[in-house]
Amino acid sequence: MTDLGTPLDRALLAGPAPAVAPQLLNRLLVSHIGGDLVAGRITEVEAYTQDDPASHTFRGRTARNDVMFGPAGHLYVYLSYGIHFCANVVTGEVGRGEAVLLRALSIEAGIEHARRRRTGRPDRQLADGPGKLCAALGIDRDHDGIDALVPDGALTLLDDGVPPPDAPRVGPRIGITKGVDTPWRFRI
DNA sequence: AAAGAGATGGTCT
DNA sequence: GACCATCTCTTTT
Repeated sequence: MTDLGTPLDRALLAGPAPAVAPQLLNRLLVSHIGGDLVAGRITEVEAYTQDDPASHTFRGRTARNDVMFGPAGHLYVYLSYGIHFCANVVTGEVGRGEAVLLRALSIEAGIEHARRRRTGRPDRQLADGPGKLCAALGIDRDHDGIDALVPDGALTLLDDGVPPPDAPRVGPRIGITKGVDTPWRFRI
């Protein structure tokens, strides 16, 4: 059991992704994958909604994006560019097809395991990108669809008492070719 | 410090 | 068969 905090309330995540995204900043993502505990504080996120040309759900429901249409608080994990995994927290009402991409973490616990998974990287670069944070925490396609709001799960989103920032940095999203002007990227 | 290109595989047209 | 919600290494300023 982690004494790091309590799982986030599902109702908090049931709102629209652009409203939920800044609420995820400063929360902890805890991994128990492979028997090792690694915890990171979320420092950067991006929102994706169904009527958003940059979203995987823009063209409707498919086998890959099915999880995004399910309950808030589950994780949508996919393979990016054939190489890296990216992890999202599903938000909104069931059937809406939206989520928040986790873009960066600062490692707060279990850093030795993160270093082992990211050998040769300085600590600052262990989880400063969506593919890097999945590598540091051991996240892969096995974790697509899991509920991140149950205690003692493989991956859990926790509130440890640190509030989200009053005024996060806001700007356009990164690495996309459509919807490039929508300011749905939030960071500390 | 910035810019460019290759790696690599699943998903969708 | 094209297109990516990326990362890393190499080359150039």
